[in-house]
Amino acid sequence: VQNVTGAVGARLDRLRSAGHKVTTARRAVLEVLAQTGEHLSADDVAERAALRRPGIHRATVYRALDTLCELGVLTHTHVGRGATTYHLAPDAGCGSATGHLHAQCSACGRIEDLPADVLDDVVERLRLEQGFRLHPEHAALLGVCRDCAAG
Amino acid sequence: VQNVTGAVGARLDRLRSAGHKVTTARRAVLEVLAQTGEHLSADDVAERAALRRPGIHRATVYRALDTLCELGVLTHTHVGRGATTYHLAPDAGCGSATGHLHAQCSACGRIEDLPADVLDDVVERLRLEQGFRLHPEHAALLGVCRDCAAG
DNA sequence: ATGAGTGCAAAGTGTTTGCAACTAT
DNA sequence: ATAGTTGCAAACACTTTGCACTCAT
Repeated sequence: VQNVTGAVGARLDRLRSAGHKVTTARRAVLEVLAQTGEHLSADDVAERAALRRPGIHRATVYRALDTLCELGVLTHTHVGRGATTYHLAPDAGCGSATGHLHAQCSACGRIEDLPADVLDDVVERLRLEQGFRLHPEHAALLGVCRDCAAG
Repeated sequence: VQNVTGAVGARLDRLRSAGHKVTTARRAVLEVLAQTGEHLSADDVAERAALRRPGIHRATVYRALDTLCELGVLTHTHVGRGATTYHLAPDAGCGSATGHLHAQCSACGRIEDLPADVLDDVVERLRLEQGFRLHPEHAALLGVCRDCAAG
């Protein structure tokens, strides 16, 4: 799939130009994330990356995710209960990934995407009233999803 | 301090009337939380409870916190990075604790209280648009606090 | 007396780290 | 050549659990 290749390539370039090495481990991690629409934990990524690059170590995946996040080509979201999830950063240059917020259902654990703008007013208010720079994508909100509320 | 005693007493009553036993461990946990204005992790609580009831075990504190949360006399908040924090539930009957949301600074780790109403509009919007019942107190938001942004 | 609660030790997640061997540049 | 990366094993922080014993009721 061309989109995927492009998204990965652009991000690998960014790695290289930041003075990092392009390794098969990092490539595998990026490919995994470029190919899924899901929210993957580091362990999920490790598992899938191992299909492409047998023998890849969990610690390596954690380190790769870390580096890629620092470079801004990936983002991570902390979810209340459970592991941090990773995705491609919604980088203008690379396309493919779209910005959004996350909400987790405390009942079933599923993570839902929310429109990117739902917290815009809150960001503004906190900035003005408390001088707090809110990063609303960085932590998942918690609640109960429609299905669990109904069921 | 009378407020503290009252808040603890009312909550112990609730334990009893729910068919649970009132133990020194549970009393100690409630006292610790009634006495502080801070956001305490289970370990913090355990440490302080040990001053009142030497020998109290961490696992017991975790279990006590769990039970008390289920009864609704305590609440807990998941913070992106680090341990869950606990506080007295802002129960009308007991006074003393006030409802509020939490935001954590990703730089210094400190947790700030936010006005309880900052997410009211968001709660409403998500309920209407996605059928998602948001519990905004249940997860801390992340961002950078005024001090860290300035410094 | 009896079942809920406790202490303990052990395991279970999710994540990080020190170090020696390796590899992309 | 050499600095950045990797694998491994071990440790880490936070939390849960199985079991025998104890205590509030």
